[in-house]
Amino acid sequence: MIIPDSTAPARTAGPPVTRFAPSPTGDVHLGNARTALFNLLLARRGGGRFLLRIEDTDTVRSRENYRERQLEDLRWLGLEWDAGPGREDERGPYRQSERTALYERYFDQLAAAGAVYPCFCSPLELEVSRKAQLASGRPPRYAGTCRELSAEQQAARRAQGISPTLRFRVPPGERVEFIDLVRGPQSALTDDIGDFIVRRADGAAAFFFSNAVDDACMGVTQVLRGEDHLANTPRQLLVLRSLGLAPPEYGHVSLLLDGAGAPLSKRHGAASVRDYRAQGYLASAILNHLFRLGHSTAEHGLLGLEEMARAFDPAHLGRAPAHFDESQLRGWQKEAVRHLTPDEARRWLRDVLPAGLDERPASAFLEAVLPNVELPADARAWVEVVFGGPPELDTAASGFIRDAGSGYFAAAVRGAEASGNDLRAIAGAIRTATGRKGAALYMPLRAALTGRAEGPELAPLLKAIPAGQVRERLARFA
RNA sequence: GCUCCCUUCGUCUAGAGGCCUAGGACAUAGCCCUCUCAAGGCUGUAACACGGGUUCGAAUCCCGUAGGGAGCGCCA
Repeated sequence: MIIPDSTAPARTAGPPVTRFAPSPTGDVHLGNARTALFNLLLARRGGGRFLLRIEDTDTVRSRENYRERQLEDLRWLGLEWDAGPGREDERGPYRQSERTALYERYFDQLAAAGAVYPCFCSPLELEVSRKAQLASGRPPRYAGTCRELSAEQQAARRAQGISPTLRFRVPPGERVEFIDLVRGPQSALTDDIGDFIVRRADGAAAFFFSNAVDDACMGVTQVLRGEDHLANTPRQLLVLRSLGLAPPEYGHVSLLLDGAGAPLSKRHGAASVRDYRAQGYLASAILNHLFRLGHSTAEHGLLGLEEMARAFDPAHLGRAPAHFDESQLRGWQKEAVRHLTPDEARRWLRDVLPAGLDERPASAFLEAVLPNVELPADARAWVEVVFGGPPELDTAASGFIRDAGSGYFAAAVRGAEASGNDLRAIAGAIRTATGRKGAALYMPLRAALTGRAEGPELAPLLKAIPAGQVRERLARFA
């Protein structure tokens, strides 16, 4: 028997409904963020809705504070959901821990159809069985111990106080087929799938079940998710079919790898959105990099969410795993910093700007320095140079100053006193006194003012340095 | 172990049998611009994992090999 192509029906006629469904067991990492982004984009480009659903059925691992952190990270990225936590609607609630009544109804329905059966096997028994199968070179699958238990046998086990799990009875000898949004036609044999648990002993719904049921009940039309779900999709299709629910279209994007080729999701710490945020990376830099990871587009510059939505094309999702590349991220970061408005820049750097700095000097500073800043740490160094005392000279700077001589700086001081912080005036005074031009004219100035041989353009930099400081820095070499 | 997925420049990718002398972006190198750095402009280096087929013709189709990944959980 063949399960009809799940992509054909009229369900796809309306606007798309997509979702991101994290479980609150850790911080959002780059792989998750990309999945969320793709789903949001898919919805937006079709004028549809993007849902956020919290998959917190595992009460042991789920943590309230992770949930809050995840919401915060998503919001920080700008990935706002149309419905979900804090934005409930008639399809909710959007936390699986609050959907148990709904699950119960569907469990009953499955039971009535004979599609599930109680399983009394203990975790230990199951593990032993798995190991034995593996050892003898067979795939580890549920042995079917409780599959054909009689009512009496079931009653006996219950009498022993064993609370059973609920297993889905996978029909033998079928081929499950579906069309993957990114990988094309897929098929699997049900004989390769063991009976799986849809309800745990504690009564909680298991992933294969709750995830699929919720997608169907929430009207989700397309699911873009990690490739790790590809091989399990047939189970969800089976569950949905037994329930008479329409499955969404599934598309499986490849996993994100780190530079060493290891899956990002298996790493800890460094790959989380929070960490990059803490380092000072901008949301738009991260988004733009993720947008191109495993996805190709003709658009080249820094894109906003709207533009990404227009340019997003699921047909251009790659099948091969993509490597997250820090140097690419830095490239986007550079772009993102250049696109910052003055207000955004000030907010971005509020922790490194001197406390209580007025708006005018702050603007002057940012205008001068921002083109040379990638991360807040870079700006911090320039804060020192601009607002600190006379800077220490590095060797290159000392060389320029020695070469210029005291007459040069005497002229510079005169120029500064006459004009304030005007580069043209200062340079003019020096030129008149020394006849210097080009690098010979400007580099000693830069060296005396900043202590180094490279940095932002001098004219705006001069405007940013307090006037008294300019004279003082020049005068010490006169 | 079994099943499934994947493999084009350093990285992300375009490519659906002739348009490929394999294109673009980022990174990188050189030059120009320039007070330096950055930006910008120009130019360059750089890839179809391997082996067999099929075909007049293959990056594109088939088979195999190698390598990577996933799934087979009372995790999601």
